[in-house]
Amino acid sequence: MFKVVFLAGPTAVGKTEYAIRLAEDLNGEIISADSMQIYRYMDIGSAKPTADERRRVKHWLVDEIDPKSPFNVSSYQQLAKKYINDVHMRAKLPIVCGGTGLYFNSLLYEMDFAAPEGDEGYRKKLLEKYDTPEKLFERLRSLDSSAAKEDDKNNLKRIARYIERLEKGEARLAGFADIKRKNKDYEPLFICLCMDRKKLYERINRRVDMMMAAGLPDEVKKLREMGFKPSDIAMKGIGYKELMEGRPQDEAAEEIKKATRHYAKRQIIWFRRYGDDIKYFDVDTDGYDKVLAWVKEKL
RNA sequence: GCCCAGAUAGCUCAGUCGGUAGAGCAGUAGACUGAAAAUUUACGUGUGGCUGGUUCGAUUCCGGCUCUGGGCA
Repeated sequence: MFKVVFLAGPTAVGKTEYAIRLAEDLNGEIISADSMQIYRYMDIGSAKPTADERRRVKHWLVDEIDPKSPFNVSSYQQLAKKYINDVHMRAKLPIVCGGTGLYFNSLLYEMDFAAPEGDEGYRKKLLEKYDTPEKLFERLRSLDSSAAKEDDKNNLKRIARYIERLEKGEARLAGFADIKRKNKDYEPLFICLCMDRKKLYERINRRVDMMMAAGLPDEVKKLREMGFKPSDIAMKGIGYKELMEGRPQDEAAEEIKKATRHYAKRQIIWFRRYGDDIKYFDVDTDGYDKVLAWVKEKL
């Protein structure tokens, strides 16, 4: 069991900068927990650390996957665990930094992705067989009533996946009762950066304008020329999907701002679930020095 | 100056044959085990522009005023 810094927070709050400074001050390396920065060619829209920043501190899991190749939490978990161990073995401090909540879960908890891998064809057939949300939901209830939660009644994607797992042999779905079984490999120093909501939303709006000015439309154009289509999963990323649709730039920019604000809000809500396991720092009222001091104290 | 249309939730608008009003978006709170920047659940009271009149009762009908579009001069 060794110490690992986990640095979370909503998009645009300033995680990248804090992570880099921590890595410099504490002899660390950064393992990204970001589902978009992991893809190559998607630089501006995913707000990747700059080449200069990556020269200052070694980053893992940034720019590592081709947007064409399939990637998911399970793959992330494998790779991230490997890198965390590598960094630790070299006597450096692993700093996991990003905004993808599920990826954090895959490291913080004993999430087991062993058995049935997702089979899109299988799920498609389920959706044909149970062709209304009600029927699909009923099927899930008959297999595992505790898994059939009201919040998911119209969440076809998720219900289909749950049914798939149950039909393929899982007696009941893990993850409802025992998701809180903590991973014993690491002792997490879990930080969440926060900021006044209004300020964050304004920051997001400004950042989107900067991305547009920095050439996001061209980046998307290149991706299209490389053969990527709106249906590709990596192209569902905010900023990419809106521009892939080919709408006027100013209109797309507004949509991107809105989607990013919604995303930030979902992240904030996600991180709340960790309760007392997470230490909050307000970037405006606390600042970097308090974060550094807190980590030093815990190390 | 005249004519027409409009003025209702933060925004765009609907509706009420007269019984004080509801959608979408925005916003807020949640859910979350192979797409997760994904997917999904819940939450809607506002001086109905102002002011007179008719009426048991007006946001609704009538008059005046103000403002905003558009047209004519």
